Amino acid sequence: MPTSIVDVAKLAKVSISTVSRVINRSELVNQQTRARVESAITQLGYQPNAFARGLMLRRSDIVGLVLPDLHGEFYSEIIRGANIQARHLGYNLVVSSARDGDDSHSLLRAIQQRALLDGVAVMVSELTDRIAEVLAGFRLPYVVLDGEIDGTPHDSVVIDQRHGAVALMRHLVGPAGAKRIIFVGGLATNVDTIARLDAYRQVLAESGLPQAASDVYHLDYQYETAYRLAREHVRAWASAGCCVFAANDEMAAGIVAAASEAGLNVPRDLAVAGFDDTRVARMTRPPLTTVRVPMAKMGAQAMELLCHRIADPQRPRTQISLQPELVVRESCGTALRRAAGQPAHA
Amino acid sequence: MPTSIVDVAKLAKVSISTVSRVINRSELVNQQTRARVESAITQLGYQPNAFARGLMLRRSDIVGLVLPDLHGEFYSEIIRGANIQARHLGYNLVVSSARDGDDSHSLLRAIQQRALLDGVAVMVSELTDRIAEVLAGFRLPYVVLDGEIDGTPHDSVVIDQRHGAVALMRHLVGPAGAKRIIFVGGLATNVDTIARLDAYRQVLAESGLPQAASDVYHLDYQYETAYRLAREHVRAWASAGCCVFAANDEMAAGIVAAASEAGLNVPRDLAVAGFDDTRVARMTRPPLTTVRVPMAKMGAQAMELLCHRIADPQRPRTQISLQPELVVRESCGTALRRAAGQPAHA
DNA sequence: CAGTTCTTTGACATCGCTTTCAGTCCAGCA
DNA sequence: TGCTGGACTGAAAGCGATGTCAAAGAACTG
Repeated sequence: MPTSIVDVAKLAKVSISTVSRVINRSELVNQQTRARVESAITQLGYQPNAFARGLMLRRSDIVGLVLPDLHGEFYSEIIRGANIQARHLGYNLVVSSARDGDDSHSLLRAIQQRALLDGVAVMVSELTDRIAEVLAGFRLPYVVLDGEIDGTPHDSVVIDQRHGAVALMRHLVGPAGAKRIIFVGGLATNVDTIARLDAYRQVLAESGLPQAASDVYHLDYQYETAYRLAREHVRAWASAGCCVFAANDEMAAGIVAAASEAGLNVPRDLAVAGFDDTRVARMTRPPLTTVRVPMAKMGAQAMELLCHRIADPQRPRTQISLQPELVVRESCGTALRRAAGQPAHA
Repeated sequence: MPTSIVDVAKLAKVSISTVSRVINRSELVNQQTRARVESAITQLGYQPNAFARGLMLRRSDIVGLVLPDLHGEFYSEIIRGANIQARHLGYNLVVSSARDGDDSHSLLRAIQQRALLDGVAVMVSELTDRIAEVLAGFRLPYVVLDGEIDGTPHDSVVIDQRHGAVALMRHLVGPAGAKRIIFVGGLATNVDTIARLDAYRQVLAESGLPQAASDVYHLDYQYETAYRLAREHVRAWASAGCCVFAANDEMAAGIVAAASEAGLNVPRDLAVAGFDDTRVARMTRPPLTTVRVPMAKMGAQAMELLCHRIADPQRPRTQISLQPELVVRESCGTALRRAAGQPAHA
């Protein structure tokens, strides 16, 4: 029913080859013929069939971005960065997210079967064997976001979590003068949590601070959960001179809220640090000291890498590492010296 | 290079028709032949070419969801609902968002040109002529989300914004006992803002409260902006016995923060209501009285409608209206009687 | 046993496009 | 006048699937 290239050809009284040439801006078409064809195209409102085109060209100019989930500014920033870069490179971007739970592997499988995409950037939160397995046999060009997956080396762009977390921890033990630090993370299998916890332990070790297994909590990255946890412990933490290092801003915000409600002053009585520098970090009172993760940039870099891979499937795998940045706000005190008993900020 | 149906046919020593039959689970294939073909398929790791398939079938089983932006829980909830429903109906969902600004129209145009999708659900925040124009000439089945676009009637699922806003306003003038209400909205062209402002005016009128043009502010739905605005006015508002109706939770949170910092007690000194019931509503202290918008449901309904449209392009246009729900928390007082000078909550 | 039906299979047209490859036409040149 | 080459154009061969139709053989009927 929709108009095809032959309709255009008939109307313009040329062959389909010529129409095709006009569409693909080939230079070998006479000026007048071209005009005739173009007018026929607009007259019929013709648009090439993408399936037929893709069948010949073996590409769709569409790339995908697969995320474990879409909740949170974190992801939308990645998408934004990726989107802009993808268009810049001549691709259209589509986003898909695994439903609840870990069925990213089935989503990836579906994508691979459909194979209408030229390539895909995938981000996984939990590294399951099934995902690794799917990826290992993947036919489509792909890059991995923020997940160092061992075994097969992938094209990937990762955030140097350790670096950022170490900087934050050093800020805590240094300027903020923590005597003991509580770590509140996500699931123990979560790749981000693993990296941040690692840095936590390293800095504790290097600065001779106590390491107790009971100082490490594994929650779910949610405000509410952290809030409830903190409500129970916050007074104890404060009187023990603790700082809290939450693995994301939302949990940090929950902890700050619990502390405030318990009549504690943040940061004077309890310093709390977050991670990610999402919008909540500025919405919390006091604003959170946190680590800014270059999310938009990560998305953009992923697209760039992906396009290179698409262009040359044989090129060697590349790893890009992005540096996060410590953002000092007020939730851990500004140049606070707790030992001296000074107030947090004037 | 990748294996095609002929490779499978050769290996299994059958014709391509038979392979096709096996793939499409046609019943007319002999048990043994089927087994042979299936083994050939797995042996070669064969996967049908989606372009060729789409070319014949004229469908891809993929539907799209176009959003004006992806920031905010608002959108991710829609996506979640749409995603689940789409899969349920046998479709895969891809999401795309307009970049910054209002180039949804160009995105739509691109989608229409590619036309690899079976249909698309579009949500627009600002109703520009260009978008209406693109939609008017749209070839793909589509539904419109949360935007009553006049002129051509569309399949659409809308939130009955007025209804929710009226309920909230009545709560403000009734139980919360507001004498004067400040409206803080988004841009004056924003469809949501228009509906909410409308309800605001209606309830003011019906309850004989003062309507001053200077009580209406048009911001940008951001926390920061609302915070800055509130910092200037909050004391004046409080002493005038105002309530604030913010058109989304984030702005409401900013206003609450400004009020708290000015030493005001919310809700005793100033009641603040939000809209949307996003996560921030519960993260604010005190938690926000707001209006819950069934976002996930909206996404799901959109998918359902879209699938019906795809199945039957001739069916009459349908309008689905979803009812939002008033959520009373503490930011406007619980059964507060300001006239009696009672404290907000014990 | 001939005729009919059912089951199973393969040949081939088709979808709408891109891309050789082989003209056709005409100008330029010997 | 005949030849060469350049500028355009068209015919036709795929791309990789689906689906139609006919044929081959088995099974069933009278």
